[in-house]
Amino acid sequence: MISEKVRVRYAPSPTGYLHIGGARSALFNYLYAKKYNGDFVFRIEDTDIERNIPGAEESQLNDLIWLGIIPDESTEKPNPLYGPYRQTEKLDIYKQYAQKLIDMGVAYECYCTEDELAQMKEEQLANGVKSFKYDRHCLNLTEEEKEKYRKEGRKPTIRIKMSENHVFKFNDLVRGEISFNSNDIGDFVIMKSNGIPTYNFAVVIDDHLMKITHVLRGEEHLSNTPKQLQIYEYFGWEPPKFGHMTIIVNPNGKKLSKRDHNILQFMSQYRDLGYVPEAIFNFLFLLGWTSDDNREIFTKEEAIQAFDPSRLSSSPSMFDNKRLLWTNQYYVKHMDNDKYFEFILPFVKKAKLPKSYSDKELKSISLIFKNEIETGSQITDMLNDIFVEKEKLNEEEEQILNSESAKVVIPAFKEKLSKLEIIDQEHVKFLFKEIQKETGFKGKDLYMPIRIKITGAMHGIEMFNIIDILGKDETISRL
RNA sequence: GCUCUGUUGGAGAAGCGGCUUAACUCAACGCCCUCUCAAGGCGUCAUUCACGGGUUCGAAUCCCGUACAGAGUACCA
Repeated sequence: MISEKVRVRYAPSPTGYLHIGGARSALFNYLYAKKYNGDFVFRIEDTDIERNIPGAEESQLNDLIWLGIIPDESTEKPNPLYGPYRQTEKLDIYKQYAQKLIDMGVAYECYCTEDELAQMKEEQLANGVKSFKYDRHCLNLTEEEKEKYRKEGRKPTIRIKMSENHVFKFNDLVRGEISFNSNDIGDFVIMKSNGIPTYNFAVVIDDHLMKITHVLRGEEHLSNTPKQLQIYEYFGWEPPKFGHMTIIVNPNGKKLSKRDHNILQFMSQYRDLGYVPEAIFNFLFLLGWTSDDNREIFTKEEAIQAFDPSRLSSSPSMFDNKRLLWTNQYYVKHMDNDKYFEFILPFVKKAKLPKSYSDKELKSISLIFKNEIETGSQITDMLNDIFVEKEKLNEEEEQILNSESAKVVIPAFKEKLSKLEIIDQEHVKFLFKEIQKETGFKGKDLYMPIRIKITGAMHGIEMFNIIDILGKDETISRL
């Protein structure tokens, strides 16, 4: 057999923006494709027309690209051999394949209504049947019976007929051998009454038509796999290799849900807060995957090189925000300065600057914070802490301002500063030394009163830098 | 309930039958540096791998049970 080109996909439903779980799925599929010189396909599974939201598809794609996960084929960059890339655009294709299954006698029209189905479920439950399976009420309907239902205005769904006592076995890329018995699975719907395929049917058709070779997806799809394998089997198609990744859980041990507000869910939120895409890439990469050589920091290329799906964890991973912060801080700290400026300047400009600074000044201000911040937006807050004068001091701060040293040190500093020609780190530093020599106050006694007087707080970046940023006039006006 | 999948420290985890008195990273804590906050440096943090049996000369590692957790059980994906 000729070795096929690896083709993988990320196939979100456009019911929301790109979130952490989706990004991680996409990431691992992307890595797999690139590792084996394959193609990464972006396709849209929009069969749930009620829940689709406008803009979701676009943002999914853009955020993916922002992360550096760049599709080889997508809704924007289709390959005519494999399109369309939106399921709603190929409805008649699914219809044809569903009809084929009916003709083969392995699928059938079902005229049961949702209410009837719900009632059936209830009855089974009451009779002690714990797991609900469709009772095949419509399996052998005659043409007359169907006609009668149709006259009542019923629109049929199409259900697939599961084989009897058949074991579906497959070798999961991350979990090893897994098997399911077909008896545990009821005849499920493949075409809804509105003529739109269900997920389990559409993926199979799409993956086959798009020649997808490997599917890395969330654990929640594990129990869908036998359903899909049944369809592959009926068509006589070779299924792709599946790998089921563990889900990501929140600190309470529950699967991350889009409604979970304790954790930021969407890539756009992280971008707005000043997270670096490479850092998120790296963080996501190590969430449920580890290298065999203890490395923690990977460039995209290194990740592609190192990736091996069999090292994917099979137990759930908890999303640890502190770890993400650390990773982001690492990336900020290690950026080269030009890239750093590009990244940080928008956040600097968001601060309430007391005067207008030249680009050069803004850059030197930014640099002061390079080792200080975890995320971009933190620089805005830190600058505002300096610029926006605090109206009320706490007791301890008042005390320091009323201390013996304060009474000596502050006037001395003010006087010397007003005479100083050049305000830069070196000169201001020297000035502090002089005061120390003349007044005898040093360390805390020297710096704290001035710090509190200027910034209204006991904490912050180095004094020299604060004065440098504020400038001579502004500093003196605060003394 | 049923089906499937898991369970190593606060978190991510390594470990794949003897090299493990359980690596590495984050967090936390302590010390150093220091005007403070960070950053940086140094150090501390599981005698034990959910529990109970078994296999073996030897088990965190293999097998079986139990407990717990998660996912699925839709005309959602």
